Amino acid sequence: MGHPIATTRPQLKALCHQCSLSKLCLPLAVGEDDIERLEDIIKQGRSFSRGETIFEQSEKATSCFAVRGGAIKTTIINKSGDEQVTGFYLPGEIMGLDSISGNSYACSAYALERTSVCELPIDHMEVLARKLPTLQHHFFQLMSSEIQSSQQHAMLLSKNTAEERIASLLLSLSSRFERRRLSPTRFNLPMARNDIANYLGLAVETVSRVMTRFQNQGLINAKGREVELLDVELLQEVALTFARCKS
Amino acid sequence: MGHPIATTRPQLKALCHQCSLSKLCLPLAVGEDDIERLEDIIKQGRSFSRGETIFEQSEKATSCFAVRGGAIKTTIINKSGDEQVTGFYLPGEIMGLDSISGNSYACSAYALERTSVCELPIDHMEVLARKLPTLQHHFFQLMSSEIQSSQQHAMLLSKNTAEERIASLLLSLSSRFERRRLSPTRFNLPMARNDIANYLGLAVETVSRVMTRFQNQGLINAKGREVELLDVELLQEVALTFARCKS
DNA sequence: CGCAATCTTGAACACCCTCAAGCATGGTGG
DNA sequence: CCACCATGCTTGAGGGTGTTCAAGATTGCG
Repeated sequence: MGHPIATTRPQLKALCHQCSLSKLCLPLAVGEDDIERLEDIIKQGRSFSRGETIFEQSEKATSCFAVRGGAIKTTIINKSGDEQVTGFYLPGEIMGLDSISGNSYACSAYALERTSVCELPIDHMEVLARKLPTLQHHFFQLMSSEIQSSQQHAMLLSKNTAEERIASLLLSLSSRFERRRLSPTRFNLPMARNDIANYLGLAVETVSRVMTRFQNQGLINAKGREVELLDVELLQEVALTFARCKS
Repeated sequence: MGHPIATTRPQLKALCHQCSLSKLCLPLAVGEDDIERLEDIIKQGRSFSRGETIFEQSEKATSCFAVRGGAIKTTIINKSGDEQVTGFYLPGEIMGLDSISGNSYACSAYALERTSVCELPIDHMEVLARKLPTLQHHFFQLMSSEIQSSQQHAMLLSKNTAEERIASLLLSLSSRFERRRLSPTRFNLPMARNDIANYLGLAVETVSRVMTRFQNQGLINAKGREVELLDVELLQEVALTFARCKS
């Protein structure tokens, strides 16, 4: 209900050059001189509280979004009516690249906690990309890696056991926290068990069971959404399939 | 062994304007006037026989490929060493968009039958895309839909039963044959059961069993790689989950 | 013709799901 | 402030779908 776009604050011009995430979000994409032209286009300052909708599937797609703070999940509703979580997006990451084709958003996006984003209007970005070769290149790169990670995810779902999937997710989150200079071994999960289960193609109960199993094996320390990775090496082993060694 | 690029024929300049697939491959992307500039860049005429490698994972990525004839499978080798089929590509489709980021090919590509492709050098395409807005736009669209289809595939793998997965694949192939004005109900599978199983995250035996089950239910008629879809409507029902109705 | 690869079929087992119930957590209102 | 309820998380038991292992049938190709 209501335009998800028209929220609290007026649309501030972005301040990419002083954003702490600029190195993650648009690394090297734009030279010092051109960054102003980028800032003219990007709208900053949208903020969403937990559970709020950022955009909804099949609504007209106008923008991609860069996550500034918080966390986002994207979901698809398939024809048989059930929801599939297709991704989690953390600060510095760009979301909505799947929606450039076809005019309407290919997925819905929800804030998992208090979240702020920068809005990248697609048509303006395309125009600018033509003028700034490095920006165009960067966009191609971003989209290409989005394809890759989506394929990796498909692979995870098709070949791996519950333990492998969960270990992989924990490690992925870990390295994404590390990129932001946060602790790679101690963090809060931004999403519910339910979302994890859905994203990994498992039942909630299975996620729960595996988490406690990991805990009993001394791999992690988890209480609710707080997680501490105790043995990253072993977790990596688990993620790489030969989890045959049951202690 | 040897450069997969350096094959039989010398590199002919492409003749997109008289290619029967141009409407699928680069629809509306380029105006009449500009198509020459595209033809200057695209190299045509590479041909591969069954089983040959078009490119290999982690080899330096130079080009995307448009399939002219035949069929291609792409695979990823993951860290634990086993192979995952990530996609099948038929004439009119473009392959290798996942390899634009990171310099090296993200997957390997193999000809499933006698196959010919047009080569799209990535760097040249980027330059041209800057000059031709519609081409840039088209590339963004292509990559975006690649993300989408890859997500759809992940969804298929995470939520659906063996029957649903196989029905989906058959229907996907069917509609892709139809686009090319071939029979949507009667065609040859370009890939082995093994590839299907791998692509769908199943065991070969399961694929076999489901195919014969479909046959017994009068949904299809299959003998080896020859397939005839007898009841497309029902197949669609099966693909959409409520396959509870066992006759 | 014969071998190799591919495909099919069968039986037993494993993994994960479903169903069901109990347990924590947190926000709300009395 | 605490009781209360809703929501989310955990734990247990049983059953189903697909895998694995094994063997046989079919196809294709030298």
